[in-house]
Amino acid sequence: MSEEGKRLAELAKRRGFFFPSASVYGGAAGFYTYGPQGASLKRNLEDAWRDRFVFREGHMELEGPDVMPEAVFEASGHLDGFDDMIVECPECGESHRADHLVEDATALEEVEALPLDEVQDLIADHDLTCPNCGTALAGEPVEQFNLMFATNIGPGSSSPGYLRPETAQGIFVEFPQLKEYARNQLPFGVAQIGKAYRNEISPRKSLIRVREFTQAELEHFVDPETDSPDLAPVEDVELTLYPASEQTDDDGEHVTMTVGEAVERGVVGNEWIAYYLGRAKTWFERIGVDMERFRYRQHLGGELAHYASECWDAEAELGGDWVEITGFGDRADYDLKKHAEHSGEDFSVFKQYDEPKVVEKPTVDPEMGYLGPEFGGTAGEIADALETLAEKNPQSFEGDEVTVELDDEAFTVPVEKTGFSVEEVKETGEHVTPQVIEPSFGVGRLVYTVVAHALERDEVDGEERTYLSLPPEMAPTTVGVFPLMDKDGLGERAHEVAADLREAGMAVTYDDSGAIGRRYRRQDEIGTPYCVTVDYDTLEDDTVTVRERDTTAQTRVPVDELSETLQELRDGDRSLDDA
RNA sequence: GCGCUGGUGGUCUAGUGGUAGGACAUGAGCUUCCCAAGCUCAUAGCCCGGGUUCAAUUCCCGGCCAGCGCACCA
Repeated sequence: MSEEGKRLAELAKRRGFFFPSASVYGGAAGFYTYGPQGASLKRNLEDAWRDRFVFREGHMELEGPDVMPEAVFEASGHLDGFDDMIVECPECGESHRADHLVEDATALEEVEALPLDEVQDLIADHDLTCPNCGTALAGEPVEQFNLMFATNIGPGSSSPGYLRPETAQGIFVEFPQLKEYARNQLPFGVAQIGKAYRNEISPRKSLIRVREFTQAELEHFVDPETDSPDLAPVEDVELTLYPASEQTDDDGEHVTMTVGEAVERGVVGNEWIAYYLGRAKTWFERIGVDMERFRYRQHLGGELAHYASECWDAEAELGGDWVEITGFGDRADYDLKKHAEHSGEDFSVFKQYDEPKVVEKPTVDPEMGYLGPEFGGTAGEIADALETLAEKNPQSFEGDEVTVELDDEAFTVPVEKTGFSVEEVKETGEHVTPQVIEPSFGVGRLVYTVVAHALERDEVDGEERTYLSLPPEMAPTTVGVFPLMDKDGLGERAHEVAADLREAGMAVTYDDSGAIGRRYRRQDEIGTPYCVTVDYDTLEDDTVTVRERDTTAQTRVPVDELSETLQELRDGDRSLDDA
């Protein structure tokens, strides 16, 4: 593990940010518990996310269930798509995607859709070998590995359910209801913060790859024809970009430009994605991501998910590696179309025109009294075929007779018996299946990044000091209150000060244990931005010392101005020098 | 999932075929008028299961967990 990773894991456990779950029973790989500091930091982060991506964007928030029925994931493609066929080499032990091996060696496609034993036979038939060591794979079992956790809904196994592998589907499946709440007006956005579950083969690197994690996802539904974002608020935001073209170039490097330039020069193709890259960059900065260790990386063609046309990741540098902390994707209309198809429900929005359009609409009204006796049982089908033909190819009705084909058989009908006519119809609008722009944040990875990027070391009075330079808004505790010594009534006075600050809504810790310096260091390690010390002068003139974490600078503040001063300091409306 | 390395108080670690020592942290007390000071005392540990042995934290096997590499990451 990197030096940073080790220090972080040690601090995170010792101070209560996060640690592996249920370790008294040996634990389970890929599950983490957020301790008191971590839970608080995570919640602050989620609140800041909500503030930025729900409230300030005017979007809606939703909370769906973690368990959903099988049909949802049949439609979304996760049942197949998250399902891998694995074959293991008996010699070297490497695991391989069985379907990929077969596809590479044959002209077959979509091998994934075949049953396991058939794939196993194909491996034997084509004498496929291990790509790693060349050992024959014939006869080796092909096993299914699904990344989704399966469960049963209710007693028995007749109603399979799955823990959702992404929160997004919980929004998509409710679209027909959500569009009502949006009064059928595009564009609108729906956000959700919640757990997602993936039974990863190999969880790694602390909070970075886990089996249960929190996502903060926004699904922004837009009409690609007419909607475009207002780029004005973000056009001057500077972005560090790593476009696909730079990644494939040997001398490729990060490029810096504003959102406006990125759109103008086509570096970011989708304006909505560009908008969110800008908004998110400012937000990442706000929550304490180090912008020297941050970039936006475009997905390469082969990396794109099956539904996506353009995708950018926000990446943070952690212990020497670049780690994805957020994805910005264009899911097009893929998900809504799939759910419409599988459920038979309406996943479109009716968009009314400014002015109704008058269009000429060819229609038929076949004379069944003629078709019936003439064609017998096929009459109904012929009538349907005439209707389809009238819509698609009205010219066919220009002669005396019209011919439709059904199962390679031609049926000819006199036009006068079809009731063909062209009517003027008023169309007031059209049905549109929205495109979806999806910024998807990994909350656990953000927590990890924020702590990693805040981890600092310096020297105070010749002693080494570790502290977390968290933004005050993110810090689990805003202020620590200490009596200089726990006697002569200082403790009592300090308790009063602490109680008043809590009453004012601040996150306060009280500590009277050990030397004052020790107490400062305790708070430093959990990133508490301010400490207040009650001393003998307090008893005389009702002022206290406020000490700032990063600089260790101190200033005296009257007790009756304390909560106001601290809140202004926290919100950045005042600096310690002014106070 | 495979391979390598490892697993000793809350944390970091020393050590051992006869059940363990330190440092830091924590708690109580003394001391101390602003940055991990000092003194006294206290709390607290050999990942789990099986085997070998009179005896296993130590050796062997299996498991679990962690880190790293590979694979995987629609």
